[in-house]
Amino acid sequence: MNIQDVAREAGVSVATVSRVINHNEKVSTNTKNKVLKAIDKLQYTPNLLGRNLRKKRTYKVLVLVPTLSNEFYSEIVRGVEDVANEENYYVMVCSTHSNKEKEKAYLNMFYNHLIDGIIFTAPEMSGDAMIDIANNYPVIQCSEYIKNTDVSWVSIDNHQASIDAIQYLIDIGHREIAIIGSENGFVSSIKRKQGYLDTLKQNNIQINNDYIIQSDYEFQDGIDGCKKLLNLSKPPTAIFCGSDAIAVGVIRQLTKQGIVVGKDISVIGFDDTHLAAYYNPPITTVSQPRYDMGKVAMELLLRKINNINCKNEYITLDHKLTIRESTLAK
Amino acid sequence: MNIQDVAREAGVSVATVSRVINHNEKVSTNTKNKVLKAIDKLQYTPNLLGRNLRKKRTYKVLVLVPTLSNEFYSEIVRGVEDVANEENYYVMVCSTHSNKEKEKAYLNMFYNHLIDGIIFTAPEMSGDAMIDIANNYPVIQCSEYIKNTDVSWVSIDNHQASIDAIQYLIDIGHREIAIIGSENGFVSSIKRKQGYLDTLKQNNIQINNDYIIQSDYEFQDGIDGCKKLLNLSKPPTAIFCGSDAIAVGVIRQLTKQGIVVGKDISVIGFDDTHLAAYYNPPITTVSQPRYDMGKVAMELLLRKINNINCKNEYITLDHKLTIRESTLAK
DNA sequence: GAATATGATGTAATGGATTACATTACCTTA
DNA sequence: TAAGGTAATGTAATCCATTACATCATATTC
Repeated sequence: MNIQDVAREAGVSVATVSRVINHNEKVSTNTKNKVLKAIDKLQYTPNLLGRNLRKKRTYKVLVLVPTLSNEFYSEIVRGVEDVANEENYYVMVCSTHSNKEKEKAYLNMFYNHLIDGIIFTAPEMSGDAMIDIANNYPVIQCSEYIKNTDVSWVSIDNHQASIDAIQYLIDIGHREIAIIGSENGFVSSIKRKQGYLDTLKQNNIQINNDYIIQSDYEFQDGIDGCKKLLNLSKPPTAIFCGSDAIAVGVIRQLTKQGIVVGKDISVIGFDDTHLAAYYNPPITTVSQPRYDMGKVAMELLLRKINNINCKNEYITLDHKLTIRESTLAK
Repeated sequence: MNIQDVAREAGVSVATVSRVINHNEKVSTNTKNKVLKAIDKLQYTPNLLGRNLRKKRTYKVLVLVPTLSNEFYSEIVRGVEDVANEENYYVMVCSTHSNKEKEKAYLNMFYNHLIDGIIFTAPEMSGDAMIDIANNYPVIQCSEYIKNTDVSWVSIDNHQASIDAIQYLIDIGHREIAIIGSENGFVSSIKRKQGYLDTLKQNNIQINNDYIIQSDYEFQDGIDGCKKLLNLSKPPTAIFCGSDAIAVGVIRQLTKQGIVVGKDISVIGFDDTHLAAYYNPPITTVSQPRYDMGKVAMELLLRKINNINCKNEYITLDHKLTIRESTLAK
């Protein structure tokens, strides 16, 4: 059942039916009613494959996330969806599993005309590859982005966020402060490490390289990192973690070894997921405006889709330190 | 740049190019090479909108989840993806936010020829609506399903899983056992409640309606439910929760009130997400074979897609009780 | 060597919608 | 009333790939 059938039923041409469906051009009330009646009678719904082929638009965008099971990304997606639905766009969420090859495979959707744009939340490709894609297709980076690459992004000021967290730890009396989750390939981790270093220097605290643990952002990284720190002759009194998951791993390990978090030691997470709020003890963390980041990213993407030559934008949204029970004055 | 251009470049007809791309029919080696060379030179990738329109297939399936931020669903999706990719299908994950209207909106993708099938992980619609959809389009239910509805599903035996959990609690010495997360609309909750009731009866334990807390599967439900239970004149000594999130809420609340989980009281969760493994204390929980559920669901769906009249199947996979520190002998 | 089968390739219809352009009917205006 | 404008609608091209059917050349069989 197609537009022809509707045209026949209504006794008009397909062009007229199309005009009614897309309610853009003038159609007399009488004809319009005939068409609407036919559509209703036949329970017609347009085949969007036909429409999309002709319009060279798919009204679909892809959001690439490293993993679906992290609330951090799902909130970004919610923001994207809310803007997208407003404009009749479908949102496809796909996971790269932090795998370069998988990410690359999804780029085929551009070449195959299956999507109109992509929002990357944690791009794996090289800067050159990103620039190349961005030159040919509408893309936006959201949260993580590739450094020194002139492709639109939406994020927070990770450097300042780190400064805020470390300064807070110093203010409540800590001087032996460790950081877990630095230099894992994400810009965020590099900027946070820099903020950590800058704040210690600012406060005349000697930098101890044993306190700087390079790792990913997962639970197990927290456990492993924590073990390393506890094996030091002089373990830190505070640990700043690159994600809430790391913080959870850290606290789990500390508790296992009989160390009371929020009393013997302070721990700070990052992202403010439910995990942080409901953990035992609740975790002090840096809140990111994830929903808004998603919204803004989709707005930028829509602009790019509608005019591919529009200029790149770099947008920084506000973060905030949310203090809970995992940190306490020494 | 399209198939015409390739045909021109290679000096053959579009039919031949199509044959080479789809490598099904016989093409001479010589011609094939000419075409492949042209494809390579022009960097041609087929426009799948054209192909899909002609083939009346989209090679896309939708997985509808209530929320993206639950690892339970993301593991199912991983199983679906692994099977789907094998067969060159794209997987779209979309969240209904447990909203009937949103779910309904996604059904339009069938009418609009944008997808070939749907896997529901927590259907919101009525049984009649589900039957109607299933009669016209390929759909599978995975994990949650609508009761008394003859539409294929993949799940675990929730009744038996509940029996296993409760019997374990009784075996380690508990008799005052509460359940949080019953009758929230999901079949799973109803079956688990029944398993709970049956096991108590089986062990000659009087049923106390105050111990049965109806709720959703979220963190806050655990907190609220726990508060109710603690207000009773005789609070339970063990709590069986419908999800790990509930268990987390419960443990958080117990800890807040100074009750030591695993010593003063036992708590069991459901699903075996990372949450359970990494929580403080680690949570005893019922493991579901989420990844396999996803795989099987996609296999069933592919069968339906390839032959719409194939019969419905109801597949039960094995669960298992994973014992951790949140439960201890009384 | 004629008849037939087979392999390789081309031509044109097809899927379903949008839309440039054409046509018709009617209305204004000088 | 002729010329020109406009509103409403239709015709046919178009988007891109697949595929039924047609054609031709070569191989096989009797």
